[in-house]
Amino acid sequence: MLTKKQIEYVLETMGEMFPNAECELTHSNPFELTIAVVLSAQCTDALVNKVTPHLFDKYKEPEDYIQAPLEELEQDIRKIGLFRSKAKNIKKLCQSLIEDYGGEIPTEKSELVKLAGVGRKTANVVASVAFGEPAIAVDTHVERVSKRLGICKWKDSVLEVEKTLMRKIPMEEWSDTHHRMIFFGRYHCKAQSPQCPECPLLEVCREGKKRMKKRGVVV
DNA sequence: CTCCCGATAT
DNA sequence: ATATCAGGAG
Repeated sequence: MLTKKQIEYVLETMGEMFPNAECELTHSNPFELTIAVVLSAQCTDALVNKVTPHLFDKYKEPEDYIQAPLEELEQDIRKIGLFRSKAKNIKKLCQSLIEDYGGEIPTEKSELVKLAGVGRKTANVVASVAFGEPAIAVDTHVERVSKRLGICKWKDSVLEVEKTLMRKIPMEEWSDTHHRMIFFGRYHCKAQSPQCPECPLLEVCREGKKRMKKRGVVV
């Protein structure tokens, strides 16, 4: 496991690698962001961004999603995959926005998770990106990077990863850390082909050193 | 734990 | 051609 000092170094290095890391989902208000994050479940942000320009042009308010026939909404988001469940969730989500939240996205995580299609990860993204709340959304990238580096244990659940990160990282750095780890995971420490040989974190990375050894490279 | 599903990397 | 990617609901 990495020490606090090592984690500091890791975050600093990621910051140097990706100084402009931020949410990559196209959106112009909390409502659009929420829809985009719901769509992004089990799907890349890049793909979501291909669908949302048309979607946000056509559906401005919760009412617009409610009024559209389900089949039409499904077709509008079909490229995303899992489109039937997501279309249903979005309709439900908009319904409760109107009924329970005055048509606005709630700012509290505890309220966000009550919305259809919004789980812990999505709630954290919305709270953090839309409302500036300190949060670390543990998506697949954050989880993979944390585990490969040795910030947490391999068998930790997503929730345990989140708790560990919150424990080991000062709160004012949660938001930046979250985005840096996502960029690091998405563009460098990739799921299929991690760029270990060129990684500036190789010397502190548990998994990286193991992979190098496997290939007979001395690090 | 299984189902939901299309896009993209290999 | 097919393995892998990417969260939440039931």
